[in-house]
Amino acid sequence: MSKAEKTRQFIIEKTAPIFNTKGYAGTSITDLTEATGLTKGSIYGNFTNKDEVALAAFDHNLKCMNTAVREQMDDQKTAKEKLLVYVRVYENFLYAPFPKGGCPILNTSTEADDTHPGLRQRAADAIESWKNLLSDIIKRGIADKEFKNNIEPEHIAISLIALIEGGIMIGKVTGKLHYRKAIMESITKMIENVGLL
Amino acid sequence: MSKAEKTRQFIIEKTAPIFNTKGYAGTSITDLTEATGLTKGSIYGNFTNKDEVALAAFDHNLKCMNTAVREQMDDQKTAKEKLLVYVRVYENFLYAPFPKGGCPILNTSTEADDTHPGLRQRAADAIESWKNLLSDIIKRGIADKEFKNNIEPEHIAISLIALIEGGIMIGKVTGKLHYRKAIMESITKMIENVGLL
DNA sequence: GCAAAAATATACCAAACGGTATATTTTTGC
DNA sequence: GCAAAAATATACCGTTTGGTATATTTTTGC
Repeated sequence: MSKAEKTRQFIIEKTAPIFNTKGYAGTSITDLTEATGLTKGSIYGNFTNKDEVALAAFDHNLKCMNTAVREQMDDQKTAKEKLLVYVRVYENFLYAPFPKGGCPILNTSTEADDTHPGLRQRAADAIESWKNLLSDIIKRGIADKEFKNNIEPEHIAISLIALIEGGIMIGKVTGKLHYRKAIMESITKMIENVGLL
Repeated sequence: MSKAEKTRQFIIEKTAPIFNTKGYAGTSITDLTEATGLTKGSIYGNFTNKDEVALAAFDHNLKCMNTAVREQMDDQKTAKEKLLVYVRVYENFLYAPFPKGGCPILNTSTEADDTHPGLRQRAADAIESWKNLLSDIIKRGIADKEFKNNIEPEHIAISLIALIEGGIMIGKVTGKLHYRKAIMESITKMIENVGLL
């Protein structure tokens, strides 16, 4: 790992939380230099422009989030238990290693959908692969006779994501713990309903 | 209605869609003058600063959205039918009179939760009163023996909102019709499950 | 219709914006 | 350890930012 590669990674790690809290439009180059302690020259020596930093930051935040989930998911054996990992992770999503600023998919989607095609695509792709991950878990659950077979894995997967993301949004903006708790209960129920043979 | 009041309303109506698509940080005063055809002097003669326009724009977008829902809701008689109005409205949320840029609660929540206390509070209040509206409908449904009475109206209400908002986010950023359709199906199911006596 | 008041336009401000050219320092490979 | 190359810092660019002071126009109440 060369010096430049290390610096690039350093910039990404230091600025990713800023992009995730203040958004793309709300983050200035000065924010980046202050967060890193580096100068503009150093930032622009490692990235061609603000866009490239933002895209790399999104990727980093997404990876960070996925790591948090997959780590716990690998510990689970049944499909149902794997799905329920999201309840635990998102119930405590304010704590590390969840990205500061909340879910980057949610934040990036709502800011970029009408304004920034590059970021919009990244967020859309993230949802797509998340849906595929959940679909595969549900399909395996069906194959293992854990779930009934008259369900549509993709429908349940995308609805679960909607419920989780909506829950994060509501929990964060209202700050009300019992809202998040109520929604997490609904997620649990939705998962348990899949399991009803 | 004085000339100033008319101009103020005119500014709000013309700029509300911009704040809802580009966000608070992404919208400049020049955007406002271009959208209205007015000058800075006129904008600042009717509002003290950008914040005040943004707050008024949010209120307007929210009202616009609520009007769209309540109009259709008044036509319905049963609690279940009233809840199902959301499925119809949000299934077609790309069309008028839904605010351009999507759900202002979703957009404002995700941008403002960490950055703009005034807008954050507005979004949180909107969710609170939306939850109360749904709660009341569900409670009336219970009183009318339409719904079973061993349910928690507030839990269902807030979860419905989460599912709707998550659905809007996913539908808009991915642009995939079948995703929105699948989620709307889940909302329908959630509402119908409330009704199971 | 006319003066006072209110609303709007013009012209300007300092600060911050994203970005770049160049100078200086620090890695790198030999 | 030394020169070439790469990485970082400095100093600057024109533009845009949110906001204001003041001039001009337009409403308003009589």
